[in-house]
Amino acid sequence: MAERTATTGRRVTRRRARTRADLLAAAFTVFAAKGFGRVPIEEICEAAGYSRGAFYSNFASLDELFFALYQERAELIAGQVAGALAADGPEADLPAAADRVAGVLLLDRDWLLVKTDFLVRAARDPAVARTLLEHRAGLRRTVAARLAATPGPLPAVLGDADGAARAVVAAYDGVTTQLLLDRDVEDARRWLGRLLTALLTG
Amino acid sequence: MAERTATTGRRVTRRRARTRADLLAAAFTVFAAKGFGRVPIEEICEAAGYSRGAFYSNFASLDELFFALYQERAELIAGQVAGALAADGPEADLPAAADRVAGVLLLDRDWLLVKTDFLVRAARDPAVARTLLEHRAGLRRTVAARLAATPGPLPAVLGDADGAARAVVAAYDGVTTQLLLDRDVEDARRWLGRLLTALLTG
DNA sequence: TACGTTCGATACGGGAACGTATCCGATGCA
DNA sequence: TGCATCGGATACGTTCCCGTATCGAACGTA
Repeated sequence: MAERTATTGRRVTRRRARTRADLLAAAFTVFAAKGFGRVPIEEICEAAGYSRGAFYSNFASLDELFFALYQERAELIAGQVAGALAADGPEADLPAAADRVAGVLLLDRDWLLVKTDFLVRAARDPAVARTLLEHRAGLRRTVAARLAATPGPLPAVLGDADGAARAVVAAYDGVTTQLLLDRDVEDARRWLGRLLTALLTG
Repeated sequence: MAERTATTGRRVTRRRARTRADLLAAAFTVFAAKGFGRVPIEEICEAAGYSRGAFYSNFASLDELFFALYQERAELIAGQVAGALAADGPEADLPAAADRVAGVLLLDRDWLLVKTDFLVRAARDPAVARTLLEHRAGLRRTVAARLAATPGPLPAVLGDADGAARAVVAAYDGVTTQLLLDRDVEDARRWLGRLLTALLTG
């Protein structure tokens, strides 16, 4: 064992990898519950069952952990979305695929909360914003590809498939905002469906 | 002079009202720049030209100030939106009215930032969420009334005028999210227009 | 103008969280 | 199994920020 990090060339034991993963997992829960910026480092360590020493051994700051956490989860979600969209052949009906994607994106409230925290941060820091924009661009491309593979014309107002994909993302963002407030997942799914049909079958 | 507060019955001098207003104004700028939760009380006081004593004389906590700030601005915005929607007769074209509303809602980046901070807070605190939901309900009613007064049918998927209003709000929220990241106001206005026509002329 | 009240500045003590330095047990390799 | 290295715990000093208590000046009123 003992792989080496690309940057430092330091050996990374399994123990270390486990600790890092534990800290990230604990941080996810704690951030979701309290919000980034209201969480002292020690609280994450407690939740993970480690001391602050372990934290500083793995991360330089809370910011760094938060960033790593977002990246990790964002990639996870991106994969799930791609899977949900590709599950059936491109000829199958869009509503079913949209419903599966909604299941992935709307059901995990903790992720919505963390993602919104990240948005707030990105809104004030262009470097962070770039990361989030890239992630969103990836999702948009996935959606656009699926839309392009679907028979039937798209509304002219939205432009090409990429434009339509952008509209889809906007609808998702809009529904998410309301969901964060009223916590009514079923209502959110229902409305996302309505918005999408209104947008795409115009 | 010397009006009295409803709660304490204490006299409120002009000086006090001015101080309070100054603190709120300074807080708005500072919160927008740094984000709530990253701002020590002292920083707001400095920006307003007062000491911490003035702050504690007017507010019990940062939370209280933040809450008051949101209420104040939200009412301001609500009034502006109502004005923008009512500026012409109900028979005039919707796109123009929508454009005026977009001007009110999308142009003030500082407000978008503070509002998003408030959303993050509300997402974790039902009591705060209620306030935000009420504010949104007010806006939705305003929009619904305008839509109901407009000739022409609405898309059946969205239901009645209130349903359509909800779709409008969702579109606005979606566009806002993107705007916070790319800071492209013109693009946001363009897309909001496209989304609204796609939604309402389905 | 004089007096009582209110407002905001200043000074103080306390607590929370930070980041570092050091040490010991765990781990991986020969 | 023995050894060198690594990882995490503990202890420490520091910094930052909070909230309160006190005091003088500003204000409104009579």
